[in-house]
Amino acid sequence: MLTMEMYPSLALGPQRIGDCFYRDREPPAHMPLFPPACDVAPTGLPSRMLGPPPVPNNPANKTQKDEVNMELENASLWKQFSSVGTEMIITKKGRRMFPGLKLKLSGLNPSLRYILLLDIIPADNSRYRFQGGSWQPVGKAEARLPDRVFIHPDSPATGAHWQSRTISFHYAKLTNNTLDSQGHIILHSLHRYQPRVHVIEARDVLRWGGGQHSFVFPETQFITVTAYQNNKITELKINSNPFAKGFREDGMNMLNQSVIFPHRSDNIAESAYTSTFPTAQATSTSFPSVPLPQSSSSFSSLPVPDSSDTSDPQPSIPPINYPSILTSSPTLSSSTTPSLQQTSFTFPTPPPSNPSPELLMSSCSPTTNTYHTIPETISPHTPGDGSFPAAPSTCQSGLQDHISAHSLLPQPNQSLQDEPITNENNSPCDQSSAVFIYPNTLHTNPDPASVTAQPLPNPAPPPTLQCGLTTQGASTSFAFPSIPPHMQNLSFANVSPGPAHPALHLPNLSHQAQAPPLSAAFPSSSFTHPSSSLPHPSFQPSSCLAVSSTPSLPPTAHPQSIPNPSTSAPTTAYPPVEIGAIPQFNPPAPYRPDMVLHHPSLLPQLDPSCLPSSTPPTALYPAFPSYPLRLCQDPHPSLSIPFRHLYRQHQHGHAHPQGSYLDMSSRAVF
DNA sequence: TCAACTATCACTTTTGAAACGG
DNA sequence: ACCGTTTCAAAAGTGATAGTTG
Repeated sequence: MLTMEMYPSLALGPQRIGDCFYRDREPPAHMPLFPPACDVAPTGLPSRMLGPPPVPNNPANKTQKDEVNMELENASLWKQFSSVGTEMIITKKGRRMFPGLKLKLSGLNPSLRYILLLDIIPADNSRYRFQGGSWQPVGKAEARLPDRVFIHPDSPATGAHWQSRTISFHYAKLTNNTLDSQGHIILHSLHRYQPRVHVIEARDVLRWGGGQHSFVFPETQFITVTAYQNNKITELKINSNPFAKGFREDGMNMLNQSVIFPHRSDNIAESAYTSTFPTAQATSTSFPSVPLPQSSSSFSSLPVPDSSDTSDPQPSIPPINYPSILTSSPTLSSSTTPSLQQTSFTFPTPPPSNPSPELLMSSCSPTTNTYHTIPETISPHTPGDGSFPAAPSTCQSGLQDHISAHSLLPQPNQSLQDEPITNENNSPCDQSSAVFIYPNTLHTNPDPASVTAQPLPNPAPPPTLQCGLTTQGASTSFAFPSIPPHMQNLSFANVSPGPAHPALHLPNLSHQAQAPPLSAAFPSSSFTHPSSSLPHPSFQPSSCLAVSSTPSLPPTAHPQSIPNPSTSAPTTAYPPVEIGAIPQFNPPAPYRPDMVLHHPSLLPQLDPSCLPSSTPPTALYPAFPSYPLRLCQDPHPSLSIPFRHLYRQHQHGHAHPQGSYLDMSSRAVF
């Protein structure tokens, strides 16, 4: 079966159907939707963090790590919902998100593999109730539930793979069932959440690290409900979601179209509110992840959000009056800029003596390890350059076929069903977020033009690979019960937790490097962050710097790297922000991370002197607390990590068809 | 009593296998 | 036998609604 998934180069690029959604519509101006949830944010987040990046004198010094961008492709749809107050249904059996997260990535090394993760963290510490037409905080949030991370089913895939298509997380499901065994993301009802997307360089499944880029799109915040509270949201969902066509008054036509959507001629939600919202500028803004010269193509050619757009964010639809939790939160004028989370999530690297060269690939961590790209068989799933060695021939098992078959399956992210089809207007979906004012940051955020359009400084030295762990000594053993089948030839690095990570329970997996990668399929599952009564690690502003964890790459480290056309595309892309960069002004319910892949306290301190003097802003998105990405689970502690997936494979036989989850809890999933 | 939750319904889209023809 | 297209039924997703729960 020849598919574009296998050969992304056959894709139509930016003109693919999925890429065309809503490009003919401008995002509406926005009124504050959610309560500014963090008053202390401005103070908690170092202002230098948002400072404009220094303009490199020598463009040649720019490395790819400086260009990782993520664009919320259906940002305008999200903004429509956000302008009303996005509600997400959660059910016991799990409910998909609508709108879904449709993303475009650029700036990745085409030859390196990356894992994409989705997690959803509490946006604040309040429970909400819909009263008087608006959401009001009515009390303290429930204890935090086990955090699960949804692994994009394509993971790991090459940068070329991710960049060649729209990345959709529509398979992720939300549930309020705390005993969920399906690997869905467990959330509390009537709480406000913020999705995050993490791009993790993965040399192999057990050897993550080398770089992590986390992206937060504030407009994707939502309040979980078991039944819609706001009629406007219901209306929007019905008009936007193809599955809800049956509830439209006249089939494919919009409900109350003549009133609310006078210009609509189809069922595209994206255009639903165009008549009610001011039209945004057609141009979009790109926000590179890390230091990029202002003169770079991805930047200079991109218009800075017009301040006028932010001056009149009043939507036609009366905004919901959210309590002003974040009255002093910084204003983000160009709000689709994701809160940048970091890039400093690293893992221990294998010792130089790692005898498994076939597992190695181009590395970007010159200071800690060197990976070599070797010729290999190109996996159908990781098309492109063949930088990723296929499982050695010595690794023959009955599961091999399973893996291959899986790799040949059409990738789920090709499904676009969760988003309405674009209307007859074929103009590109407006990716611009320039006019979007994120509610939570509306008031005091610095000028987006100076904030988001400026690359963040990267004064941090090449990070050493480390396993970020909490200092609480929580259990840190973890497994990957739900690794997609094509991830099986990945192995853990020889983890050698140091004294700083006493709880790390990773066995020395160097033998994996010596032995062929296991090819057994990983049953999809989820990693769950176990709920805990222990307090959440306090946020440490010092670690909230936009420091890229992506190791510096020597120019030769990416022999196959190619220019990424998307970097110059006028789209709304955002630089990654450091995980934990968001101040924890409103401490969330306590939890006990079993393993913290990234922890602020472990991040290199940012030397203020390295920051540009012109650094203006104080914070981008202070609206939610810092939640490090935590990966951990050990459903079968008796098995060494490399074999647990075999155990699970034997039990279940098939990977979860809708993606994989990292379940940090002790519960077995799938 | 009421807010929140759950199961069920009708309707829709999606998906994949089977049928068909070249 | 192979390949591509079409057809169709099952699976899955959707909001609405009535009933249940605490």
